[in-house]
Amino acid sequence: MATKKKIKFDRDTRRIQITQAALKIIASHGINGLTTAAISKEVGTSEANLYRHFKNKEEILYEMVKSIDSELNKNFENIFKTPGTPLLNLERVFIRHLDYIEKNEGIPRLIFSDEMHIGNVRLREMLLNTIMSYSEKLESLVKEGQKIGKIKKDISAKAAVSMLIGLIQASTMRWSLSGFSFSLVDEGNKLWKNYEKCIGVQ
Amino acid sequence: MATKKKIKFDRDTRRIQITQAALKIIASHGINGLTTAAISKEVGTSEANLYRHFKNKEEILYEMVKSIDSELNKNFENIFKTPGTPLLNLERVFIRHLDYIEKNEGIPRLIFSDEMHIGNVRLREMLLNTIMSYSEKLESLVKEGQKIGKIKKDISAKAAVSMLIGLIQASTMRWSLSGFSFSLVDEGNKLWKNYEKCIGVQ
DNA sequence: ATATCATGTGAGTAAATACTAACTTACACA
DNA sequence: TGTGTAAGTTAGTATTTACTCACATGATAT
Repeated sequence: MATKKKIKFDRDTRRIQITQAALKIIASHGINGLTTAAISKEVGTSEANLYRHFKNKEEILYEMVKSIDSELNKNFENIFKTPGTPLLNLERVFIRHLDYIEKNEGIPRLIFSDEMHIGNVRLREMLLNTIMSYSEKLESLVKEGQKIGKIKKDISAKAAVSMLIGLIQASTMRWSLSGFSFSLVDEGNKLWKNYEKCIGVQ
Repeated sequence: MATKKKIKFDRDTRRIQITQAALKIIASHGINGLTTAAISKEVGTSEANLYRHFKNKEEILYEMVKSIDSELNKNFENIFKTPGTPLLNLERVFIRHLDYIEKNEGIPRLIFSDEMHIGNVRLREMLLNTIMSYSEKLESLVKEGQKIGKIKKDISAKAAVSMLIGLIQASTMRWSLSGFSFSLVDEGNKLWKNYEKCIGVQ
């Protein structure tokens, strides 16, 4: 009787497997469905083994936020690989952001979850930080647009960015409540045209 | 030894006490802190007694959403008690909405919670419904403003409303992540001025 | 006064949860 | 080939959770 030899994965591999499994679980069962039992089952290992790679459950969430942060930054940087005006670049960020969410339904659930907003100061501050620094990047795009006279100068860059991020959040909310029943990116394209008319110089 | 006689409350009173206690708990301890133990303690009764007035915990959430719905509608209707232009009325709804959230920190936590988005179709649809019908009311205000030439005609009313609700959501998110450290209404007043410049006819 | 019924309670339960202890196995390298 | 160690497992545990049951009591109408 040939008993199957089980391969072992190294720490880094397992950590990635675990966070990816976690995101998948949140997408389908919400943050409440994110139990150590569910994660280990999804990864195909034992609960106890999770603790070989993460100190506790909180560390898993922490790692997830870190990866979201780096993904958003990557998205932002990629935009400059092809030339474009500030307004075009802003549009690209907006659409890419929606595309990223659409492909990772767990993200909005994680972002809005209790775990991020209550109790755990470290997680909360990390997320706030991510959002703030992302906003600043968008603000610099808006200011560029204002400088070259393509975006209205009499509105504050901060407000313009709040409106854009607000559009993302409002769409995502309806998208989630509707059971992911429409395409976020399609919705975003329609919204962008209107947003552009609002902040653009006529 | 005079043993205190405990008064009994009728069903309606208790249901209100319970939902209000629940909202208070969510505000301070998040939706995860909303346990039957916590609610009964806050109300000053036994856990078992909760079940005399509500079928289960889900029914409590259901009642809370109902009350949010009616509060939003009340806010909206009150706006017309003093005369005003469509644009002024839109501003009033916006600020009142923020004021309502600011006074009820539990609401955003409830709205964004797993309980509203996952599993329970009845709750999810109810909330979606609330948001949709609220949006439609705002849309009618925008359309009025467009008709009398105070709001740009070349942007869709739907998009204008998405932007406004988005502003509420984005501000609320930062407000929550910052530990409720600034005034939502103050923030709203600043944002409104910019929003007005965006959608208004110059 | 007393019967009736809604309101209230203490004690409990089964299920789920994050995490641990003690033991085992694959693998890298001397 | 043997050894140290990181990775893996099984079988737990203490706690928390929503909810129930049998019993108790206050209000109300006759």
